[in-house]
Amino acid sequence: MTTMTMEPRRLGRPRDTTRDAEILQAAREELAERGYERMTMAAVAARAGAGKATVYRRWASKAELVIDAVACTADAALTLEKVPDTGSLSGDLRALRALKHHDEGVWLAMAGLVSELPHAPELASVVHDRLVRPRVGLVRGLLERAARRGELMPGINLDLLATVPPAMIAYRLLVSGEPLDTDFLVRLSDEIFMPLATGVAVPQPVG
Amino acid sequence: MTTMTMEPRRLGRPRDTTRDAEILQAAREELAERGYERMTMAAVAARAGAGKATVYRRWASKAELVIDAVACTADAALTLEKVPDTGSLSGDLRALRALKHHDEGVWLAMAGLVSELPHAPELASVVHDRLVRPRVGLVRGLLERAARRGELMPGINLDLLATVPPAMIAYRLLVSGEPLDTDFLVRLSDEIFMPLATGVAVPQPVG
DNA sequence: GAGTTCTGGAACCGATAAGTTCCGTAAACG
DNA sequence: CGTTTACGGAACTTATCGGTTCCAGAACTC
Repeated sequence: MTTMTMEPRRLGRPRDTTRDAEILQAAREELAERGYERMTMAAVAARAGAGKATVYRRWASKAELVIDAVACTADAALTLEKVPDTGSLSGDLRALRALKHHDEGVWLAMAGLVSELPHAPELASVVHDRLVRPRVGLVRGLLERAARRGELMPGINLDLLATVPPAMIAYRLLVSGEPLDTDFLVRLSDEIFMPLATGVAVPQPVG
Repeated sequence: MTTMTMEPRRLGRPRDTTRDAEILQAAREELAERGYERMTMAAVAARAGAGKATVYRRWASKAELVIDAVACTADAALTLEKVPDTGSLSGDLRALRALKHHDEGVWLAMAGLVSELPHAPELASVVHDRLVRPRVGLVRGLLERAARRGELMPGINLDLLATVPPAMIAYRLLVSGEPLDTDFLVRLSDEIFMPLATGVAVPQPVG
């Protein structure tokens, strides 16, 4: 961090700091709708009801704006604390699903960034730290809860297992293009994740 | 298909049909290296040792060239027949891994297209039919082999299960950016896919 | 009020790339 | 041969977009 110098009360009209968040939000929306390359600074400014000059006074380039827009997504992020401890892994997953609808937009923004990641290391780093890792970490946190309860199959590797739900969700949204409906999320839990974590095959529903 | 009229032997120098495949191959390579938006027609032509006019005489636009380039990837695709029936699912997966190194480029091309899919339905359809479905279908074919041998847990849903390996591979290459090394592929088989398919937890390696 | 900085909006600049045209040459026809 | 079409290569047109600059007005300090 920089040294905490109190700003010496600049001259002239003060910058309207409320615009920052509105511009970042507009950037995220344009990003999710159009992707990095198709998103234009003019469209971001227009969506925020701002002029391009106002945007460029805050961020030096499109790349920096996008990096910041991604970096500031954290406020809306799910954290482990927000998922109640229901006493069982399957219960926790059900609780997580109930909160999950806040999350789809993040993966849509991901879709617009995937093609960019190999060519923009700094962006890749931010995406990884703020979008990917928190989601894998959340799953891992639930697994560790379950481990403390003794629900997990002994000797299982949590790192690989924790990537399974994010991978399945990303695949569905980015590659196969299908919606993230409840049916899919339930089956992801019941048929894939729970059996892997506990080593116990869940009885299949009778047709 | 169009009516099979024999071409009435056009006047002038005949078109060099060997250039078609070379241009498509150049397009695939540029696509994998740069992604859809960064790929330029000039670069494709140069890589194929051709002029832009030669490219545009064959394809009316960049979009059509890319669609065709993806559609013609099938020749190099793995098919179920190429994976020997080793008598067990885990053996088949080992055999598949031995062939797999032909396949990474396809997912890299995917990475360059992901951001484009929501805005180009025709491209999305071709990508789905030629890249995604064959790979899911291959896994599904191996599962059906295993089912005939009685290796599978009864009542399991093959459709969802068959998407797990493609999803994990896509996630690793597109999202997390890690390499598709042997260690990962082995653990994907042993710790994720086999337990899910057979319902039998594989003993973990002793540390 | 004078001076300064911010605001949205619009005009502007420069680069990049899709797509077209033209060149000189090569390869087919009659 | 002459005509026609394809070839690689380069010049060209056109449109878009990142980024800058200017404007008239607003909001602040002194």
